[in-house]
Amino acid sequence: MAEDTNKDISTEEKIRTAAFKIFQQKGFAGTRTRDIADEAGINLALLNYYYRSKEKLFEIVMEESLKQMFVRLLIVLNNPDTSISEKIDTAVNIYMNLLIENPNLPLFVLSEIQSNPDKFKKQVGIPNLYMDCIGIIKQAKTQMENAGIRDIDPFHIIINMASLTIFPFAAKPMVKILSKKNDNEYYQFIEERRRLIPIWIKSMLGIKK
Amino acid sequence: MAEDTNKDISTEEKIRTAAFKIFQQKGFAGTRTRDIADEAGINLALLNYYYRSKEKLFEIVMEESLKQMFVRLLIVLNNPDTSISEKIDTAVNIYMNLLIENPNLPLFVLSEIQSNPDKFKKQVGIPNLYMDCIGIIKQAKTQMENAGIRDIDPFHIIINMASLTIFPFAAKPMVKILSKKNDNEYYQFIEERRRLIPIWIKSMLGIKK
DNA sequence: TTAAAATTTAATCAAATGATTAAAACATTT
DNA sequence: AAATGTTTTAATCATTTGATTAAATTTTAA
Repeated sequence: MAEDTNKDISTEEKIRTAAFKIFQQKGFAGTRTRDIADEAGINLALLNYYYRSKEKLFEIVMEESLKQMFVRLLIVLNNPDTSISEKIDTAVNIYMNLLIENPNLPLFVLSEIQSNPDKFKKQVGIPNLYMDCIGIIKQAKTQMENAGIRDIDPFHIIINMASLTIFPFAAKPMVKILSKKNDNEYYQFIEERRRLIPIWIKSMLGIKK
Repeated sequence: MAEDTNKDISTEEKIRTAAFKIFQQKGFAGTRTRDIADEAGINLALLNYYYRSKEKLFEIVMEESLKQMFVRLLIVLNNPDTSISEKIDTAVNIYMNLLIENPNLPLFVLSEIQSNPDKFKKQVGIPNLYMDCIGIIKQAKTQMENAGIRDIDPFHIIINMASLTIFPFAAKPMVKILSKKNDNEYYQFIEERRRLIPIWIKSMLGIKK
C-alpha cells in the first residue's frame, strides 16, 4: 500500500504511476492487478474501470517505456550540428540521467521482448526508429571518415555506448553483490562511469580529445 | 510439443531440459508448468512426480544458470599464469561461446534477480564469487601497475568486458530490429565483436598489442 | 510367471487471479 | 433540493494453474 498523499492526483494517474512501478519491477506475468491496485491505494475494480484490462494498462506502460528508451537519445544523435565527440558526451549523460531515475527500465523492456518476441515486432515507434538509425549511421560514417577515424561499423559504436551505459544498471544487484558495494558506493561507481565511458568510446575510435 | 526423439533420454532429463528452455525464455512467473510438460512431451503430473513443485524445478534451473554464468569465467580469470592480455582474449571467447549456445541466459538471470531481489541475496555460489572477485581484482591491479597501465579500478574493466559481451545478446531482438539484420547477419555482427572486444578493452587500458 | 515396485495417465481439487456487476457514495447541473 | 452523471466499493464470477489422487500401465525382481 503506497502513501496516501496528494488528494489532487487523479485516480487514473495514481493507477498509471503504480503500474509503471510494478510492471517495470515484476514484468507483465509477475504482476497481479491487485499489486497495482494496492500500490496505487485504490479498489481493484477501478483499474478495470479506467483501463479496461491488465493488457491495455500494460501496453500503455510498455509504449511509454520504449519511448523513454529512445526518444531523448535519438534527438541527440540526430542533431547534425554536433560532432561525434559531442554526441558521445551528451548521449552518455542523458542516458545516465534516465537510468538513474528508472533503473529497472532497460531490463523490463528487454525481458518482455525476450519472453514474447512476436508481440513486439510490430510495436509502434520501432519502425520509425530504424529510419532514424540509418540516418545516424550514415552521418557518423561520413563524420568518422572526415576525421580520419579508423574504419569500423558505426553500429558497433552505438551498441558499445548502450552496452557500457545500460548493462551496469541491468546487472545492478549482481554488481552490488560481486563488488560488495552499498547503494551509495554503487552510485559513486556509476558516476565514475559517466566520466569514463565517453573517454573509453573515444579511445576505441582513436579520437584523442 | 517437442519432437519425440530419443527414447533413451529419461523422463527426468526431458523435463529438466524443457524447464531450462521455457524458464530461460519466459521467466518464472511467465512459465506454466503445462508449458514445460508440453515442451518435454510428458504428462503434467510427471513434473511434480519427479521435481515435487514448480519452485523446486526452478531452483535447479536457476542454480545451474548461475553456475554457467560464472564458473568458466572464474577459472580463466583466476589463472595466475596468464597475463591480463591473455585473460581478456580467453574470457571474451569463452563467454561468446556460452552466449551463442544460451542466448537467453543473461536476461533470464538478471531479470529474475530484479523481480525478486531478496530471494537471491543468499543464493548458493554467490558468496564464494565475492572472494574470487577480490583475488582477481588484486592480481589485475598489480599486473596493471607492473605493465604501467594507467590507473583505473579493475572492476570497471570486468564490468566493461561483461557489458560489451553480454548486452548485445540481452538486447538481441532490439539489435536485430534496429539494424534490420536477419539471424545470419546478427551472428556475423557477433563474430565481429568476438574479434573487436579484446582490442577495445586493451585500447581502453592503453595496451598496444 | 508372478509379485512388487516404479512410472505414467486421466480426472479432479483448491487457490489465485483477471474481470464484472450492482449498489452505494459523491459530484455536478438544473 | 432533485435529478443526473460520475466515481468508488464490496461481492462475486469464471478461468487459469499448480498440485494431488487413484487407477492403469510398464518395468524389475524373485
